Amino acid sequence: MEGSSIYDNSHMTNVLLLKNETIPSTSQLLDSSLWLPNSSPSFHGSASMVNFEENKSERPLFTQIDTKLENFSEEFDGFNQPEKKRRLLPDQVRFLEKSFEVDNKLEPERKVQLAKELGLQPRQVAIWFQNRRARYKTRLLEKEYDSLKSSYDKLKEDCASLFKDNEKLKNEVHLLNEKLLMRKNGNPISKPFEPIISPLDAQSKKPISSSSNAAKSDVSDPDGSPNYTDGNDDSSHVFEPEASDFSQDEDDSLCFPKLEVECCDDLQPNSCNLGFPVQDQGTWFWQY
DNA sequence: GGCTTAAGGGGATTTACTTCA
DNA sequence: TTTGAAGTAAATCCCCTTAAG
Repeated sequence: MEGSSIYDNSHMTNVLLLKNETIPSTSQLLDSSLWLPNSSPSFHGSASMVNFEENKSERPLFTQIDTKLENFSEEFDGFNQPEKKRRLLPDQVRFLEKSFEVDNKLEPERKVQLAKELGLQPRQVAIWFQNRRARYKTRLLEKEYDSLKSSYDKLKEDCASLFKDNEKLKNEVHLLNEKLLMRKNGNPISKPFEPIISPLDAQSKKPISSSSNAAKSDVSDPDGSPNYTDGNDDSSHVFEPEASDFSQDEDDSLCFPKLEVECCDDLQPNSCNLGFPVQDQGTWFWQY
């Protein structure tokens, strides 16, 4: 069979043993035959990319190439068929994956040794690592996108909720202000005050914050009497309206983006940033 | 037909080596 | 003879693309 002929050599022995053995651990990989003990440190190229017959005499850079590597490359001359693309065997992929876990960058010596172990050309190993890095990066980006999207959705939810709360509070302030003016003008309140409650408010009648609770309790009191405690009319300073208090009312349409910006400056742990600094979230999964 | 993946090719960068003033 | 800058070639990377399985 044509396909089996490629791997039908002694170099596959170690690789095929993986079928019946457990995948070597990281340390085993590092300590085992993945590394060339006698390889020359001055080796800078791969057999598949360099024509050694031409270059050896001209460039001293390539004068110390391992002769075993040359023999190994020559073994492919007889049956290497570049026109046919073949998938790597599962065992080969498994071995490469393990090696990738150790280090996703490929040193020349390691490339040659891996090629030897797997019965592949060094160039094939290099290409596999390149493609593998690309796949890794793609998956990483997908993960990061999902994370950012969920954060964005949560932020959007929170901002919408805050916007509603803001509208509700403004409504309450407005009603209280009206009530206060009536008191100042000497017009007694003839009937219990009926605050205008939006459908949204009707759905959620729970307190928003401590400060809003104070205002809410004042308005939503069933008997309509304000909780000014001692009945001192001079307590009106509590709700003394100032022009600055309603500055946001003038540009309600700008309220949303304004909220968005400001809420990032003082985020609470339970808010949309999940308690992490904003600048840190973008790099959660980026360890590439 | 769509998906995965081996492989090709181009551009950028790094590194080792050579040449020359 | 030594030295540093400039030039060159090879290797490798990433990115995009193609095509086989």
